[in-house]
Amino acid sequence: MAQDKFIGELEQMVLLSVLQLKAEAYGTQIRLYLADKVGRDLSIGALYTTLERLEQKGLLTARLGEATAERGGRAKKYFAVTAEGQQALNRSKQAFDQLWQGLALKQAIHGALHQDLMELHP
Amino acid sequence: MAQDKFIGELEQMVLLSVLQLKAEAYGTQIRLYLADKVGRDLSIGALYTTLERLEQKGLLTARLGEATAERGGRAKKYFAVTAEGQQALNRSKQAFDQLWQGLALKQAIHGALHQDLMELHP
DNA sequence: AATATTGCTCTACAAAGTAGATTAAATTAA
DNA sequence: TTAATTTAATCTACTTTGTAGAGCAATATT
Repeated sequence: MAQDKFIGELEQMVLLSVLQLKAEAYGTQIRLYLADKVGRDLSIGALYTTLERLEQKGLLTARLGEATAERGGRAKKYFAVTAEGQQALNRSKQAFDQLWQGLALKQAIHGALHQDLMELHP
Repeated sequence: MAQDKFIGELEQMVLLSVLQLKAEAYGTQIRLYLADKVGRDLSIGALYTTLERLEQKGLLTARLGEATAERGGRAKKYFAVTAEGQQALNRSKQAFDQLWQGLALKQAIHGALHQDLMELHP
């Protein structure tokens, strides 16, 4: 690895989903969450390989759910973000916040202007 | 491609650098910019392959600098972000803003608390 | 036992990220 | 006027991330 400092774009999204889902962070929920929140439709394989790799890197931990749940089906695998995972996220966020500096506003203005123009010339 | 909706993490950074550098957006400057601003040290190859791919995807355009500049060395290749490129960036930003909702604050509080504790127990 | 349900594992491939030696084009020094 | 020097881009080969979906496992229901 070159930098060991930045993580992939999907990896970031998965980590954030796990944080958001807290106690309910397991495969199917994560998949639904990303689809609902940001329209990111992951295949089952795409999700689980990413989870697995995050675990290997020490950015996530996993534990199997209680074997005897009041429902059919296999046990859930719950994930949690480690301190390292949190740090990796923070670094990425800081970097992007920095890189967006001064651009977000322009974008907002541009958007607003565009809307105004559309109202004038629909 | 699965989604055609999200771009890579480095791709985002490079696009943002090009926006920030405006008229001075060419290889060496982009490389310096990312190193200075966010500590991302790219090898030459890493940068140029990314630029090339972004161009192929239509997210960047390139033009060769004037052949006769007042200096030694080869002509610069200047890059600019296309409308598509801007859109791709916006989509990514929206997604991450959404995913960070509610977490950034906690993080800030945690950070502040940590600092306070350090002041109490240095 | 057979079936339904839920959720994870596995295999294989495509796209993005990485490295650095090499080449190119111009300027300056010998 | 050829040999350094400088600046910057191309090329090749490889690693890591992202992607897909069929298949398997474990439990509950009939």
